[in-house]
Amino acid sequence: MLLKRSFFQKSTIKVAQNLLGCFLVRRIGHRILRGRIIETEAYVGSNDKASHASHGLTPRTKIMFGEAGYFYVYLIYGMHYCLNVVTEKEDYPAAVLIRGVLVEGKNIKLLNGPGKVCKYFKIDKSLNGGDETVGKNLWFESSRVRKPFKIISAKRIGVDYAGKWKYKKWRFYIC
DNA sequence: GCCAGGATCGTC
DNA sequence: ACGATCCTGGCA
Repeated sequence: MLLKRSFFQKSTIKVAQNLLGCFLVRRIGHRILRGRIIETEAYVGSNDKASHASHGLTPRTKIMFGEAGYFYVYLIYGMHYCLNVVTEKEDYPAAVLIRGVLVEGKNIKLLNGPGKVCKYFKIDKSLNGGDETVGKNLWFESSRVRKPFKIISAKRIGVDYAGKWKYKKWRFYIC
């Protein structure tokens, strides 16, 4: 089932954990891509030095300050896109980064890393600011099964510049 | 306008 | 361990 806006209007840590096991679904014309989310990261508030929102409200980050359930897509290192979904209440900048997806099927594909996820699902800036709850081009679906897995917490990747915030164990993954 | 640096990845 | 490659934010 398509995830509703209320799914994202919660603490970012919880949303990051709850997204594990859910499906990321992409439609390109009549073609459907689907994979199970296995790794996420939480970016929480403008005090979080690891978050783009730590620079305050800028043209780039204004989506993070908006309503939950919207996509935040940005280009990093001039070559890779990263997919996030906005969380919590309006005016509180927070989002969950989709770091890892497992594509099940004839030959299983492991997309370990946000850049690989976006490459496989053909996600670029044209999807930035899109509404997840519309469920048209890109959306999430609940897993329908109960959580048979254990959630592991770990330090976030690539944020060693973030002072004490680099130690926050806001990366979550399942095996 | 200019410039440093980045929520990464593949290759060396 | 390093380079690719371009957008962003900060400063002038």
